[in-house]
Amino acid sequence: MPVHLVKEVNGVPEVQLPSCLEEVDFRTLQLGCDYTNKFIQGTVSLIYSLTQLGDGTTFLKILMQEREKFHPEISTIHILFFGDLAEQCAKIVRQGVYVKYNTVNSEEPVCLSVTPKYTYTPLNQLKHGSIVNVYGAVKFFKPPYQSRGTDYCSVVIIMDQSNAKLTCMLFSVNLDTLPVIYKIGDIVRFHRLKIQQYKNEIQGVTTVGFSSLTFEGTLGTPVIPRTSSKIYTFTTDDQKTVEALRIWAANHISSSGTLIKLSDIKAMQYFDLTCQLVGKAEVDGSSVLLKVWDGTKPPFPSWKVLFEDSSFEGDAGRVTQLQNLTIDILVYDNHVAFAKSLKVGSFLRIYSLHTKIQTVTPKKQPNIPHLEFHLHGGTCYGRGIKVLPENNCDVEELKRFLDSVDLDEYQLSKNICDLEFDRSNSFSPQDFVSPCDLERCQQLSATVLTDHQYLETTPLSAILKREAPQQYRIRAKLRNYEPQKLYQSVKLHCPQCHSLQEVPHENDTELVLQEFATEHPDPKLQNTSLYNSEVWTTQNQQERKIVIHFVKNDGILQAVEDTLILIEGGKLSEIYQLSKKFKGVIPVKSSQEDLIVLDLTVPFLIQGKTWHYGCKQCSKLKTMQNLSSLVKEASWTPTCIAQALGIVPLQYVFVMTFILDDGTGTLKVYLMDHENFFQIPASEILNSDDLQKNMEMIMYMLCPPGKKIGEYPWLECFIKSYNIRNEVEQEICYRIFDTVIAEDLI
DNA sequence: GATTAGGGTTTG
Repeated sequence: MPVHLVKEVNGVPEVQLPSCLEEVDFRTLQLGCDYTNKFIQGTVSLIYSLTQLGDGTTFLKILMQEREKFHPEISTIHILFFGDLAEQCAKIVRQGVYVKYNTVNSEEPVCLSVTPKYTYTPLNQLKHGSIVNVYGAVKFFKPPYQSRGTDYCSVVIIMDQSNAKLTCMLFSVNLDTLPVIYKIGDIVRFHRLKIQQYKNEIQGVTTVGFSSLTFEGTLGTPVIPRTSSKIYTFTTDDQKTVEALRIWAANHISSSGTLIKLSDIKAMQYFDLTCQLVGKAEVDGSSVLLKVWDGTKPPFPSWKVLFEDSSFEGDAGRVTQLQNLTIDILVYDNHVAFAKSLKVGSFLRIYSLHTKIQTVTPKKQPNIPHLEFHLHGGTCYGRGIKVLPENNCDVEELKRFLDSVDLDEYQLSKNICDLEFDRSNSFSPQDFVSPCDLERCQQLSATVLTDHQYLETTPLSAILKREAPQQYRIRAKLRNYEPQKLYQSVKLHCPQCHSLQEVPHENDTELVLQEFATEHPDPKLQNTSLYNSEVWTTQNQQERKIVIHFVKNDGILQAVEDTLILIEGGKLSEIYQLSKKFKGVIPVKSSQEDLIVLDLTVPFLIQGKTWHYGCKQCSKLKTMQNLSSLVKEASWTPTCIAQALGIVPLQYVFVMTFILDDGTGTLKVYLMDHENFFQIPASEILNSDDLQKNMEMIMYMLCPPGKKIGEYPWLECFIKSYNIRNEVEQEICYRIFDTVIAEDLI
């Protein structure tokens, strides 16, 4: 027998190697030497196909890589097998197999192939050009999808205890060989991953013989590998590695916010939904409708997508039974084919599902907000669908939950069960008032008091008769409010002189910036102890010059995201782009002594999406070198920056008037709120569609159009009365305070 | 044998 297979368990051969054998390392091998009774060991990194030489002798060539622990550099040798030995070795030797090989010059050479013993490289020690085995916790993944080439593709980013990240590009003609990842935090083991360089970073790529195991990342669940491979090694060491990674991932990889129940969704967002498919229908060539549920009721009814009855697949009775709990998802483009193949009743996870609230509905349909659900085309953000197996721990939990749902609770009325399953009726007003909604409207307040709960409720009629100043607790309904266009309610308020002003329009800001852009930056004011400066010249724009001053922290430049920059001559769009990358941007201009802020009609600081303005009347401007007082703490908060620059910052506030009615009388009440009342920061709403939609939704709940005032929710509020004296007369005004919108409405 | 894609900019 020329070939001898020795099984090895946890590094100990079951058959003892002959004691006469002596190990030699690769680099001591020399031509012409006798290596009888010597052996080498290493990992098979490549196997060529078994072929025949011209004389008919069978021939096998393999590439063997020395164990890295002995030599930091990788050294490989070719090993050539002939005849029977070649044939037998071809059967035994697999890539990644760890081989002890009794070297040449023996009449009956012995190839001792032991069961694979894999070494795993920590992710911070990967070397460009090597083929490695790695473990990692999934930080991001794209479920496998058909690439434009010949293969399926899955992008997986993993991390391990070294805190290093590795982006892996996994390709395979066979879907089964790609890792079966269900969610962030899952643990993967990759064998034979090639490490290569791309854009100054290393990445892992599948190579011949790639294989993977995936484990549930949830602590305490059984460690069972998900794999299509019938043969794989899994030792107690592997078990320990997975368990250690689970603990690490639980503390270092956040998956919160992605897995959300339908009852928790907020207007306009992306999330991963675990659900059961109740029905599906082809809508048109580029989209498929999926009707799904997760046992919870969304805060607003789902839109109802129209489709041909003939294209519907599912149990119509079941759909009717669950109609208040199911949502309609439109699935587009590259996801369509897979969506069509889904079986009704199966459990799905839909990644990066987009929901948005629509308050404007098509003609002839009641103007009632509803939620749209889209799975857009493409694979950005891991968009896609995966079928979860019945034994998946999340599915098991979902099944238990679905079984426990009391469907009667969600029925509109007894009559609804008698209604025909009518899909042509896209909206019906009853859909939107379930008994529990009504109850809530009638019993509870849509607002919550944050203090003074000892006060008793005073009727509005009584308040109207009294002198100011006073404080009252009231219970009333919102009959009307102004402005109706909510963005018009955002103003700038000076806490010092109490003036209110409009938020400058973008176009005006752009004009002011353009005016200053024509001024010349002073080279004398560049590169000081406070900042390093760079001059950029724009192309094709009459060589416009932009100077960026990077503020240092104690003489040292910080990471981009921690750095405050000063900009001379930037356009609005450029400042906007820079504000996304840097900690903050201050538009400045050169003056005689130092850089100074521009006119206060433009923001003195842009941080992310928030534009900070200063009060023209109250500010006493100081120059940029005054920022050096903040440098040591690097406390680039708007308040600190404003203070250092002598600016009194303006506060963004919602200013609205509410007409409140409690049946005894009506009262005009002002709301001036920074972020407490709506739990939405006034400073961010102008730059956020999501927040605007959220606020629209809240106002819709408080003052639902098309309903009688009896159906409006009650608001419990604190108000204070105060006197306003103008030239002619004295007037009593009222203002809401210490009141917030109830959390379940937000 | 190379290609595929290479997260971060989602939107019917």
